[in-house]
Amino acid sequence: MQRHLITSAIPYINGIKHLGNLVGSQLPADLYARYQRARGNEVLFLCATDEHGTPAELAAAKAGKPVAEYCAEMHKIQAEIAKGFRLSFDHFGRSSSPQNHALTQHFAGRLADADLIREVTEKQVYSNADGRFLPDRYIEGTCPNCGYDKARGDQCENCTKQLDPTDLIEPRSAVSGSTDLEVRETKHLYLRQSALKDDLNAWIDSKTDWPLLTTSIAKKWLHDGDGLQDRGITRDLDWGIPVRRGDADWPGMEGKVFYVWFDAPIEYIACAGEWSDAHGGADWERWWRTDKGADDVRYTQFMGKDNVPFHTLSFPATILGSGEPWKMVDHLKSFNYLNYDGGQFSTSQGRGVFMDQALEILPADYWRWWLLSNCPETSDSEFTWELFQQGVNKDLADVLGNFVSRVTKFCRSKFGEIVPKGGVYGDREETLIAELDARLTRYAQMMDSMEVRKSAQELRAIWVAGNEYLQAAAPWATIKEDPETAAMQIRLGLNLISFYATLSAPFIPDAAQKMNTALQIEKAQWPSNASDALDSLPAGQSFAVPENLFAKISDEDRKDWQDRFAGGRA
RNA sequence: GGCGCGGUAGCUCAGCUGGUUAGAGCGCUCGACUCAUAAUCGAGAGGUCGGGAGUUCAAGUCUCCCCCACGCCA
Repeated sequence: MQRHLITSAIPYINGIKHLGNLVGSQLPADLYARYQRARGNEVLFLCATDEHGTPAELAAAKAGKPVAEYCAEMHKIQAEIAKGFRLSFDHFGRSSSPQNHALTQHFAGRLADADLIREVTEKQVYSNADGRFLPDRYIEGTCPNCGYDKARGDQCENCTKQLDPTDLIEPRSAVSGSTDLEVRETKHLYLRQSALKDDLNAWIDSKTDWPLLTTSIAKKWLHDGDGLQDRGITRDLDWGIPVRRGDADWPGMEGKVFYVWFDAPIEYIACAGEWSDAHGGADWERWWRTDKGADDVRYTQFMGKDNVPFHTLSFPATILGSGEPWKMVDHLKSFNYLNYDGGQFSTSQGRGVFMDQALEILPADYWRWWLLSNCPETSDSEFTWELFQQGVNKDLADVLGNFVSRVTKFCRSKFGEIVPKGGVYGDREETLIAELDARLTRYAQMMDSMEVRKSAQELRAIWVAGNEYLQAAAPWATIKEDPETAAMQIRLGLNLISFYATLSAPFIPDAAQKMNTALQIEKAQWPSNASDALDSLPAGQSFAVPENLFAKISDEDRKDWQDRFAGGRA
């Protein structure tokens, strides 16, 4: 039995994510986790919310709530929606957890001990009215270049000129609008990533099976310009993990917190601790410490391409620098972007379909199937309502749903709701079994290697094979001359439904459950071969004709949704 | 401006280290069937692989130049 540690990039706390976010990490991660469990492997699948940083503070302020309260509420909402999409996390944690506080401080202490942290004094704008330092982009003012009055401290959006906050004319706080600003000196910690450049390079070179997208991004950051830069890992904020050196105070760093990008990936580890605490103290270190049983774990991360640098460089630098035997990622599966109707999905502009809205319209399986079978694997891909409608109607309703319908209903009318006895497999059945064996093997290969689209393609072909068989065998004609053979044919059809349920479950868990329930299958076993799988339903066992598994999306619905989601989010 | 990823049938996309008539699904046309969610099955039409030059016995697949779209960065 293999052991799989699987993590999805952790979604930021300040709102509900859109379908592009979903298909870029959580959904494919769930597909893989469900598949590995179905194969009988031991899986720990973790995800969490990423809760620290200025955007969370501002979102909380906008909602008129203390940031801790806001984050707790949003975490609950995101967890609820994840459940709605059937994301099967073993634990959905929080980067603000006590476990992550302790672990982040621990890592910082280890890095300091290894002389991989240096202190840097820099100048930063302080807002007296807000009582806080302001990140550059939260300072607004008039652009000295073009006169635009909403230029930000890092850049003018109007003329795109790169700015320093002190360049702005009449600078003001974007948080409160106050002009009572001053420049103060402040001290920050930098992680000396540059010192780890060779180690990181060697580590990445050892990953020959990573997607081109992943390694090319990592290499670029590693070698571009002056090479890998040291990175500030602290901020002057209230909301975050207080800077401490392990268990000890860090003189001169009082009142500061770690930068969100330092503590967020550490939450992957801390989350296992949260999982353990939530499950009666299960041993989590056997998943994360190679000196405590994790040496046989295969660790796979899923994320969008924008997260790749942090996962290939910053986080590994933290782990390597600690000098401790933490499990490092084995395979890193990254995704491109899903576009919405010719443009980008955008959280800030409310463009596209958001996870809560999607579930209001249709059940999870519809989205899971379409998003996974069209996921942006090798290049950006496109969501349009026409493509979505076509894909769902054809694959789910016409090919799979209708297959289940025609087999069960034909059986009910000719033999009753019982798996019919009699007849033996002939050439046509053997041919089908041979085809399904080949496809089953290929499907497993594709799923093992996380080739999501190709897996979906293969699964679809497996569904189609059932319709081809039925069309050729024509039990509705056979039964007139040879009822025994017709019984065998329809029994095979029923077995195919069970076969489909098992293979399809990682993609469409709810529909798979309905199929199994209809056939009175309690616990599905992953088929070792098609021959046995298609001979597994005991003749004489009763079943129930299920409701249609999938309704078609009508043109009216499609147009309706097209209009409804054309503008920004209400 | 620099860098990155792409530009393959009407649409969405496959095509590893160059090798017979360039593939899939959808859509479209025609035919078959009638058990089923007017579903299914079969057949067919559709591409000078963004443009140009080069390397090679042989290039969608390598090299160079150009054009276009998108993304990131300064």
